[in-house]
Amino acid sequence: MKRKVTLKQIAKELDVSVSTVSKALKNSTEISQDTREKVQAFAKLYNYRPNNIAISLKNRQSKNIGVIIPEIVHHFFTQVISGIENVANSNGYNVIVTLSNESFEREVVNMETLANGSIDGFIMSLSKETQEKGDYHHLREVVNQGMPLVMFDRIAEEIYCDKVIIDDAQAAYNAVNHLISTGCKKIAIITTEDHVSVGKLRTLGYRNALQDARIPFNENLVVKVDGEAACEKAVRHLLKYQVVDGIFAVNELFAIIAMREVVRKDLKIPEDVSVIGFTDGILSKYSNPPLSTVVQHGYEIGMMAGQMLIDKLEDREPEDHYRTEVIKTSLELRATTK
Amino acid sequence: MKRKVTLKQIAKELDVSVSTVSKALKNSTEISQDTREKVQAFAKLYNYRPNNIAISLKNRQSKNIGVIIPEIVHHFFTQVISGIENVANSNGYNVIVTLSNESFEREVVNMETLANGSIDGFIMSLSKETQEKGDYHHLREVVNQGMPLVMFDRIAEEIYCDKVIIDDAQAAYNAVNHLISTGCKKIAIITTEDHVSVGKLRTLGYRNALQDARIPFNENLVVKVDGEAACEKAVRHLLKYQVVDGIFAVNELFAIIAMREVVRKDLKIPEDVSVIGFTDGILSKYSNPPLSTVVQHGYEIGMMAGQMLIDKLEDREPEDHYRTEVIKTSLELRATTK
DNA sequence: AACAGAACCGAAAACGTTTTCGTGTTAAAA
DNA sequence: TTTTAACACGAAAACGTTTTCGGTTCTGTT
Repeated sequence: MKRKVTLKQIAKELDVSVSTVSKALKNSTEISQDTREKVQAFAKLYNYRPNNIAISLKNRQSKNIGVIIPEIVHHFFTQVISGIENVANSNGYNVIVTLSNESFEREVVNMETLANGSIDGFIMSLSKETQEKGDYHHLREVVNQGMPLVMFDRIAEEIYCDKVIIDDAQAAYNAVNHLISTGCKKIAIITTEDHVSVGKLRTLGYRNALQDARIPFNENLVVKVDGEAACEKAVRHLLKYQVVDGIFAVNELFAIIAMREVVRKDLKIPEDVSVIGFTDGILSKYSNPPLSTVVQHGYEIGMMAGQMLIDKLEDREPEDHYRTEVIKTSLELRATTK
Repeated sequence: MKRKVTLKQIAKELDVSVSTVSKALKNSTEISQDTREKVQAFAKLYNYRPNNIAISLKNRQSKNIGVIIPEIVHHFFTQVISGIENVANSNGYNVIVTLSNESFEREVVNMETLANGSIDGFIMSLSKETQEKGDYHHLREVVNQGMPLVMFDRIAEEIYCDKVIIDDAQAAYNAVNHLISTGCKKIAIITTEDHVSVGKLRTLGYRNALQDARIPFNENLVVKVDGEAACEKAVRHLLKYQVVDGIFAVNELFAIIAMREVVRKDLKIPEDVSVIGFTDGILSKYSNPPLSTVVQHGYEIGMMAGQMLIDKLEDREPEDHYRTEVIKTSLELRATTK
């Protein structure tokens, strides 16, 4: 197990100074052609690679981007990561991913351990718990230290930083509107509790669409749940006591579960009930029938977030000026709508 | 944007030396109670956090683990990452994830950029392209440098390092055997091209199961495909010209696609055709009907890989001794089998 | 009063780079 | 032959830590 060769060792072997070696490897004209070749040949032979850590310390930058997400086992987040990875790598940055597992505590710890030199900037989406608590001191601390931060999807309005979001309300509006335009009159929404920012916004879009179509809002058609089991139960209850001809779900899992209950009641999709989900994941694509859905373009969100962060890091953007980019969603109509 | 406060600055402010500050913060008895309190109070006030990079340089270790996977948008890999994250974090390590995107080139580049101080050890699964080429020089280089490497799932036999795999052949054997025991006689397998190591092994298990049950092997029931479109086409062709009462697919996507074709031919699942997939992903769980599948326990694989690496890093394992751990698979029987 | 030992603190080296500045040598110009 | 400038290289500082070693000062013991 031979340790990695360093400048010092090369210098010693070739009987020159460390500075000379460093310069020679960078092809500095300060060094004679002769020595340059000698050094480079030697370096190549011994497979010299500069130590990133040392360079980081010297340059006071790590060329790393820290990403904190609530859960990785989510198609949307993995898409975002892919997008970030893409622009990061093509700009010479690495990506460090850590998970908060929807826990405030872990989110704080992860931020703190990363924020001490390991990374140059953050990209993150808040954990559920953080959104419930509304405690953003760790974010404030980071931005106060002058570390660029880009938030996406689950953001905190009151933090001054760059943000990438989707037009949640508008997207929901469009989805529900499509249901209406295909003849649905009794449209239910399956959403999360209000503390999740995106759930709230999507519910708003739902109401607006109804209102604009002069369809009376019916409290009984709004089901708020926070998990798979709860969702199943609630939908079953809904279908038992209400007549429904359209369902809009704020994520794809809720949509799939709802579909299951619908067919269980021997209702036909989309003839009797239309369904639209949110987030174009793998489930939507391969469900039976394939689910019509609002697609969030996670990859684009990731690219945008990555680009915004890098722009800040490379001083292409003034550091005291923050943007909020809205990535357009689209409707992918498949077989669960008429 | 106030820069982070350093030991030097604290020392200057309090008119003591850097060494004193360092020791005081570590509660060294070498320093008087008085000074300790003073320093610690000051540090707390100014929110001092040691610079990780500097510590890394000093200690010649980064407390980072590098993970390279082919694709993140895969339930199996995300599970593995979660497992790695878990043991890594509870041992004080961070995880740096990079993607090869199934490309040899990117795999090599990622390894090289990480291997220079940024991380203390690798956990990886080979890209398709790397397996096709059979070029493992980058792996050799890394292990020659004395950097611990743990491979999982898609491994290279000939590299000496720790490995975590599943009993691919055995798992396939069990799955096919279950089909046989429930009365299936004409069992097809949908698999990948042979260069993907796991595909090959699973095909082997399929053959063995048939053989042990004295069911003649039929070349026409083996379909090798390498993508979604190809899969769909091949299965359609299969169902058109062959009588099939059981399907074993080497991943869940192939299974789902096969199911789609089966119902399209108005065959009932599982009455007419039983189906078993591989990898217990989200698709299997929520498909209609829910797919019986071989579950790979990705989370456990990740934990095991992480633990093995950390054991090496903390010198709990001799560095010249390599293990290959086999994680048991299990059959999750849902609604696509009798 | 002299000395041992404890208590407290600082200087300096080290980790592996990059970069500025200075210095000695050589070749060209006067 | 002397002056100048180009050329080639090295010393040293810096990034922010940790740790060893040594040096004061003070306390307590003979």
